[in-house]
Amino acid sequence: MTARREPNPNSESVDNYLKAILLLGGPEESRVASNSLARQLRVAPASVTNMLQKLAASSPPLVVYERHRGVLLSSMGKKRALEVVRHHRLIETFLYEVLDYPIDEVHEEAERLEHFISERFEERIDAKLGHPKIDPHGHCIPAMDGAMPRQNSIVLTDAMYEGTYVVDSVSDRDTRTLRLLKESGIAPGVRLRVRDKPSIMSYAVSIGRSSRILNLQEEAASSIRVCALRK
Amino acid sequence: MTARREPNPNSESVDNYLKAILLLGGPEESRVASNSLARQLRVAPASVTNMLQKLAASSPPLVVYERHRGVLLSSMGKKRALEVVRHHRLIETFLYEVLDYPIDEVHEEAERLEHFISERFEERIDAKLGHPKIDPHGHCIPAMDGAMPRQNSIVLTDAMYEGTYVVDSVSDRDTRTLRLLKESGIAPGVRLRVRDKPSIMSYAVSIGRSSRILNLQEEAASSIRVCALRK
DNA sequence: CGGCGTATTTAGGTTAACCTAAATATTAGG
DNA sequence: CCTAATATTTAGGTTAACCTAAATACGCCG
Repeated sequence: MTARREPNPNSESVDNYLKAILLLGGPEESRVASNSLARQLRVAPASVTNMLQKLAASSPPLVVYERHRGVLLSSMGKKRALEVVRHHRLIETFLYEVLDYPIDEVHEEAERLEHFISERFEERIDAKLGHPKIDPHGHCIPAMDGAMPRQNSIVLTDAMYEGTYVVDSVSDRDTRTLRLLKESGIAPGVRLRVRDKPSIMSYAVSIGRSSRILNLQEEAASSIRVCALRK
Repeated sequence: MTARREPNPNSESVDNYLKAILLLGGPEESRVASNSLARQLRVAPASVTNMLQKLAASSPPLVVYERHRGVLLSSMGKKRALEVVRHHRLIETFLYEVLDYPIDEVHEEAERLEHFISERFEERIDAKLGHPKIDPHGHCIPAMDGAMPRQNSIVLTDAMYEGTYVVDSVSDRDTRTLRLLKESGIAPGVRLRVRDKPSIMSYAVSIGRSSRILNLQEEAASSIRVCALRK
């Protein structure tokens, strides 16, 4: 008779897989390939296959998975993924607003803590912050029931035409880029005028009311989402 | 050529062993037996032996260990253990003071989070709380350099004689006891008069200025530390 | 001082999450 | 429609932290 401790379905690793599937599936929640998961999670493709088989076999299943055809979140998986995203974004907001973290340090800390806070902790920081709807990067915070308003912003690199936009959000993936954007004064809510596209990898913009022209590299531009300013 | 990821010496498990050795070694930092570690950590004795061998073999060694003769913390091990205790107690204070946790819920949350917060997080909550010296249970918070004042309180069950005391601290190990003490109004700083010892397992005390007599069971009394009130 | 009970260690096994290398399935181009 | 490139899976191995059962050391008591 083997002791058989209940396998822990709430592990950090499982959370990260679910979060990655949510992210890569995009708003249409399309199938996600093992390969892109492997890249996202910096893990060997074989490890992904293994984990997906486990997630699909658990009860209740956390993903829907057919070999060679990619993976989808089940309703349970989606629920958990959104919970983790909610944790992440609440923690980021908390670190920024209450603990005065610099904007470029909140992501890393939240990435660790998101897996370990209790429901009570979540509820308390949510209350303390006045039930915020967006985090300091401009990303919306899923409601407790998982509801999340549809996103109508576009990535700056897709804003082909010259024109005026408002920054909706910035990606929190890369600390260096985040620091650059902070120094340039680019943050959610800031007005951004696209002036020119001097080269294939570069975008000329001006920020706020300033007439100074700033050259954004592909890397930076692709981490900014904007909404067209209808005037 | 095996990939050989650097073995992680900062794991949750290692932290817990170090913390347990610190606790069980007491103020004299005496040798700790595998068996008592096993009981404290709710783990099989064989697992303890294994871990101690690993901790002693790591570089720098975290413990000093000779088989059959118990274990001591090395200076590195003690440093880390105190760091974890500092984390734990700062987090408890933070949950209590800033997030309005009920006193009996802070321990469990701190027990999880203590392993995962960064130096920055530690520094920020410490600052936010005004560099507190004691946590909400009355336990002192080790300084950043590990310094911790010597404890001169005694356990209530050792306060043989009738007399007046001031509550120094309460143990946070058992949630139920903690709730009981809260309801009785027993908290650090409260005056406590020992009236009588009606039976081997029971202590009659009165609390604050009240003349009402309360009967504390062994369980509760042993979780209270007091200082004699010199008058 | 020798034996016995307890404490401790050794030996061998499990599980989760990763890995590499080899096998196989899918898809896209000629 | 077949093949080559790519994506995915299978097979087999590693590590950390646990486990049980069996062997061994310690220390106390008669």
